[in-house]
Amino acid sequence: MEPLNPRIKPVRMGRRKIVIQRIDNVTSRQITFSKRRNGLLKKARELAILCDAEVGMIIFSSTGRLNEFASTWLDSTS
Amino acid sequence: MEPLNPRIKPVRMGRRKIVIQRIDNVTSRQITFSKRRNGLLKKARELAILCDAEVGMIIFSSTGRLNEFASTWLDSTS
DNA sequence: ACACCTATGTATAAACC
DNA sequence: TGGTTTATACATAGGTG
Repeated sequence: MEPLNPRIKPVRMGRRKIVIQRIDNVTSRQITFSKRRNGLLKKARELAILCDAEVGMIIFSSTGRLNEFASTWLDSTS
Repeated sequence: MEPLNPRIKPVRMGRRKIVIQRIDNVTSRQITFSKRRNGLLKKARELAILCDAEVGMIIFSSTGRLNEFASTWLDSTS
């Protein structure tokens, strides 16, 4: 490792372990919500395709915004 | 690597990359369904707790079996 | 609020029990 | 059918732009 020199940028911290409990900081909570919602929807899609299952999901964010996903039979676009 | 000797157990394959498409083999599909359904439900719970969100999910397996999850307001046990 | 980055934790495909 | 193990792929926290 290089010696700590204040003129040199600090190294990235990388990921930290978290505990599953409500995130108090509003900004962090919204960021985490956005990321994890996308991950959850992706996994729902994968489950539906891989396993030929029907999956429906509705998510209300803490601000009241609605997100939904349906693999097939509730999908009005099909 | 060791040479292939039939008297020696083959090494574990570990995980392989998969393509997201319907799993044809019924047994594999059911095993994958069981594992991924559990993973999906866990992530739904985490999202609800971490981000103070409301999440509802229903899953029908290809054999018609129903699984459901609701973080709060549809939960008759609360 | 969104996209990208990367170190690190988590999910999971195969195999075996 | 469900649990365990292990190697590897994937998700993601924290940071930056």
